[in-house]
Amino acid sequence: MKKTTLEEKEFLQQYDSSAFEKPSVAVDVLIFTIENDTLKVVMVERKEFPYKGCLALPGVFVGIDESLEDAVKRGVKVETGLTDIYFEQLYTWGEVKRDPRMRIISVSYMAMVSIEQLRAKSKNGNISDYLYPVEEMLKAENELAFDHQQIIAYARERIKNKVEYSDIAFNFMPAKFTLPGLQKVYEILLDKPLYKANFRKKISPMVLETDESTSGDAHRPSKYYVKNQEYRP
Amino acid sequence: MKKTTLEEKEFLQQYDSSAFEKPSVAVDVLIFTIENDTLKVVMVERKEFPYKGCLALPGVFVGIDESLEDAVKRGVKVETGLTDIYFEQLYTWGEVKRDPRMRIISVSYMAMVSIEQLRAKSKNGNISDYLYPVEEMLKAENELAFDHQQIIAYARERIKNKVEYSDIAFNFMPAKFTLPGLQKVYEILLDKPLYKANFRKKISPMVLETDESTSGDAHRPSKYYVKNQEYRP
DNA sequence: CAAATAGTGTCTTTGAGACACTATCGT
DNA sequence: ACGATAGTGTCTCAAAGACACTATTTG
Repeated sequence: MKKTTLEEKEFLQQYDSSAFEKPSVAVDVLIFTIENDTLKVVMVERKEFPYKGCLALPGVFVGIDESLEDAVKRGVKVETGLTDIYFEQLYTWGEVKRDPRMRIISVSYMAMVSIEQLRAKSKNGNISDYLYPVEEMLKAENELAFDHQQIIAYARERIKNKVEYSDIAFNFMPAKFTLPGLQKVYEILLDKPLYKANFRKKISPMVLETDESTSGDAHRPSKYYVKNQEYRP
Repeated sequence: MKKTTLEEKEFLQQYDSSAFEKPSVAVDVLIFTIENDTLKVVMVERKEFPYKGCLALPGVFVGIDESLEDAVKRGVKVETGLTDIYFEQLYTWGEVKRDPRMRIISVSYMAMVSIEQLRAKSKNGNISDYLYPVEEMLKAENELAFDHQQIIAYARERIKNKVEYSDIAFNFMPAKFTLPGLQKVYEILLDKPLYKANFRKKISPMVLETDESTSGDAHRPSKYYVKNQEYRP
């Protein structure tokens, strides 16, 4: 890793003399998106023991010279091809038996991305094949790998909370969007209907009107908006 | 750790054949209390390289057969003698160079405890010697070990936020307390003065009146209250 | 003009904030 | 009685919630 001084060496000898075995550290990533008015998460089917055939969150081991965030970026890139997407740390899971093979401590991260971005980058293989409805994944009868159901449940709650007081919902939107579209996303994330007028009052400082509108629909056109980058929650 | 099946063995050989070196995992604990109307945190002076002489958060390495929470309990017990105190996970710090000696990923936890509890258990050695004012620790000119100033700053923000919508403030209180006393704690945690009448309206569902009062003071006595265990935030 | 969705005006309810008042102790 | 702190009543104001109305498109 780096050059070693004398004092350091003492410590390292003392510590590394493997009186202890070290746990492994992985990052598990929950890549959320909204497809067909449904909140979905990227999952992969396990091909090996344990939980063979079960769905699991994508994860990677953290390299010795790699930060947690770099590991997340690597994982996201491998899974989706995307490079610059929003993510945040969720929670660190450290029960001893969470993986039956060996001791693995998992630092979980939530990523959020629009379905448009996700589709644009997934060249070979349809990304939709890896998208699973979150509410399905949370059903008790659905056996997921490891403690991943618990992790998804935790993330689902965090999303519900943060949508209320932050602007994370915008991560699910394309650059230009309509307010009815944005409202629908809020409703999906919060899992409850909202009043149009109240919703618009609340999010008005977060958005900027453009001069474009929808067209072709058999009803009044809807203005396109972009996110107001000035806005701070 | 456990008996190993054939399939597992393959995985373990593959993974453990130390193509990779593993990071170490530690938990760092922020033990908060309020002493003399000041928010304080338990810190220890480092006796060795690196950051020799600097203050550091107490931490322990996570054992291979020890959950993160068990490691926290062990750390808290060593540092304070206390066993059943409130704590919650804060954040996991994984920058590669955060410790110059070696790669250490630190899972930080916040613990909160009343000064009365802290004093009761600390038999040998005065616990006050390890209590440092949080606001002092956050001053730019104060050099703390590793990224511990950043961790404290993060925790300080989290406390400010959570005090508003949870009941964490009660962890700093003894079993019986007065409302003026509780208000003072809220004011310290939020770092701003509160209106008496409004404060009482807000916390009234969280507390239960007892039939005891303060006495001996040259002013109207104050009722003692206990926490309402029914209350859910 | 009918159906459908976009968009606005406004009344009600709720809770935070501010402040003034009353209550009860010791001296 | 007075100083000091405990405890309460109530007005104001801003935000959330509920609902009714108007606006603009296509067929």
